Amino acid sequence: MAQDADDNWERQVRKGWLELAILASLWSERLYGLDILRRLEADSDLIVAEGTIYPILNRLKRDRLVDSKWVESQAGHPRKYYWLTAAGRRRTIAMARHAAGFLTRIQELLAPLLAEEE
Amino acid sequence: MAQDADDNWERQVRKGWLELAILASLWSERLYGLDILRRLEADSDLIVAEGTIYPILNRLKRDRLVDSKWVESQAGHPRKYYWLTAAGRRRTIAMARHAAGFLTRIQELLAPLLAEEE
DNA sequence: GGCAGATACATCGTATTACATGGTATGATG
DNA sequence: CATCATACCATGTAATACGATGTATCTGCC
Repeated sequence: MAQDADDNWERQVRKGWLELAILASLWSERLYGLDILRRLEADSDLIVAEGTIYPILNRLKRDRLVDSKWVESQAGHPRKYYWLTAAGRRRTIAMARHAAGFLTRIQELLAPLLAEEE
Repeated sequence: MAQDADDNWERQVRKGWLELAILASLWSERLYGLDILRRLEADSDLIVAEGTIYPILNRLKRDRLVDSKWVESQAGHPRKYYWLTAAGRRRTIAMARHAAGFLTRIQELLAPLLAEEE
């Protein structure tokens, strides 16, 4: 019960950030679905499920923030590569700015509390 | 439509953090419901609706992380004051640690992106 | 004493979300 | 052909924040 609550909290904290995390991971290169998951986990310790990322990618494409193309792979199985559109780059910057402000506020909120224990 | 998406994004970013924000605001003093809203807005620019905070406070009380007591006010209208229990303090620290780690990861993800523009 | 207004707490309904689960399609391997 | 791994996708569920609305209490005013 308490464990459930802990798990639930950790899940809730990540909600809403995945869209930005995915956009940010596409900032400097084209990637395909599963590759985005691996980058996020390797670079940022953000573990994302497959059932999570594809709906988000489809939503981003529907909103014209990313575009995609099927690419045949010599290692078998075609892959769908995604990249940011011009609108996507503008939006990513706007979201990042807003997010950075929010992060700072939360950190200030937590700072006195974390300073108390060592 | 684009404005809706922007508003929606900003809303989504905040989701899940309110529970921690409320606990953190009770770290050093007892407060009643509306007072918590005012503190969060004044100190952290976090605007929280009344319809949001009371369900969260009830949930926190149900989980024994906070306790509460009705107090008669000389300025009229009784108030329900909340404070952290021992379990609540432990949980707040655990959540703050976890959150701080997450914040750092997101900031690292956004750093190269934000550095590019000036 | 009655009545408006402010304060404070509470509840209900809705839209949105992440994610687990299961499924489909492709190509390599023996 | 059968099997296995890779990659993508669709459906259903539980949980969330929040707008709208309602209720109770006390003050101030005439």
